[in-house]
Amino acid sequence: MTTSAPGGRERRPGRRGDLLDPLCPTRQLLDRVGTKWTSMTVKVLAEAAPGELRFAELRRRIPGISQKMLSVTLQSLVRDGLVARRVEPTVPPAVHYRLTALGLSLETPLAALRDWAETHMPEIDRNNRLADEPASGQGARPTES
Amino acid sequence: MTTSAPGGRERRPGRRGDLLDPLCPTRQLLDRVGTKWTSMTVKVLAEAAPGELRFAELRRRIPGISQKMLSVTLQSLVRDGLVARRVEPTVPPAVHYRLTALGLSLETPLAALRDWAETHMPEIDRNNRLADEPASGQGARPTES
DNA sequence: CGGGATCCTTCACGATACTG
DNA sequence: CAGTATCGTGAAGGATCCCG
Repeated sequence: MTTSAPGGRERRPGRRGDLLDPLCPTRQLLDRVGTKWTSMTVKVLAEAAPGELRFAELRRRIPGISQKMLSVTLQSLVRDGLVARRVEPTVPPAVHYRLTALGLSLETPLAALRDWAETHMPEIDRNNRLADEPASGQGARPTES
Repeated sequence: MTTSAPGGRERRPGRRGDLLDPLCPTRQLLDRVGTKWTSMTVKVLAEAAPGELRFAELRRRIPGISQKMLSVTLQSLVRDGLVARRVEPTVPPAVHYRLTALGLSLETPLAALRDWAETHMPEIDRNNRLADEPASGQGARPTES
């Protein structure tokens, strides 16, 4: 690591580029949640809660994730206090991860967003396809209000 | 534009790189919502709903956004059918934006996420500061469960 | 007024290789 | 097993200029 933490953007308020992105907590949260693997990781850990999952087990449950991104994502979550890391000092070390209470509380609004996504993303896909092919006649509008 | 739409990632399912990111609607949604200005734009439009806002008015209400990013963000939202665009063909053209019913329905889970952020981000910030300064004695742990 | 077209920088993410 | 280190790429996003 050169200057910043590996898993996040500017974690230091007061360094540089601070006035532009003031203090809006929503943006800070979306910077983490919007990260490609964060929400998936939280979801998988939430499904296993209150149990723990080991690194390899997490990898298996998150299809497509690389070991680097899993590592980076988990470090971010641990830094944020959303995930607790427990190392068993055995000969091949066994590391266990679980959601903290804070992490579990995030699962609720995240699940709401997931629910919305599964309900309405097909409609969004339809709208995008309509926008891509204006070749048809007319009168085919995306679902407006 | 070379190949893809300006405001979005791969909008075409079935092109390439499809097997890795299968069909998970949550990721698709977070790819949009996680985009820097999308959630803020939706929020501002939701506050004005069912009224409309013009381009310059939106810029004023979203501090720090560039006109390019506002343009790109709005185009994405319009493509998705979350925002409706109405052009008044006057001499200096007046363009009005408003949330569609779909966009308004997204506001609900988004507000839940905002609420969580405002409640818990201070704690996350605290946890990050604790992780940055291990210089203190001991016993100061982030708020675990 | 409401953008579009370009240029440029930064960063998220993937692939690969190495370690304790 | 559970990472860390390094390299390279594509895409987000800011700044600037121009246009109808």
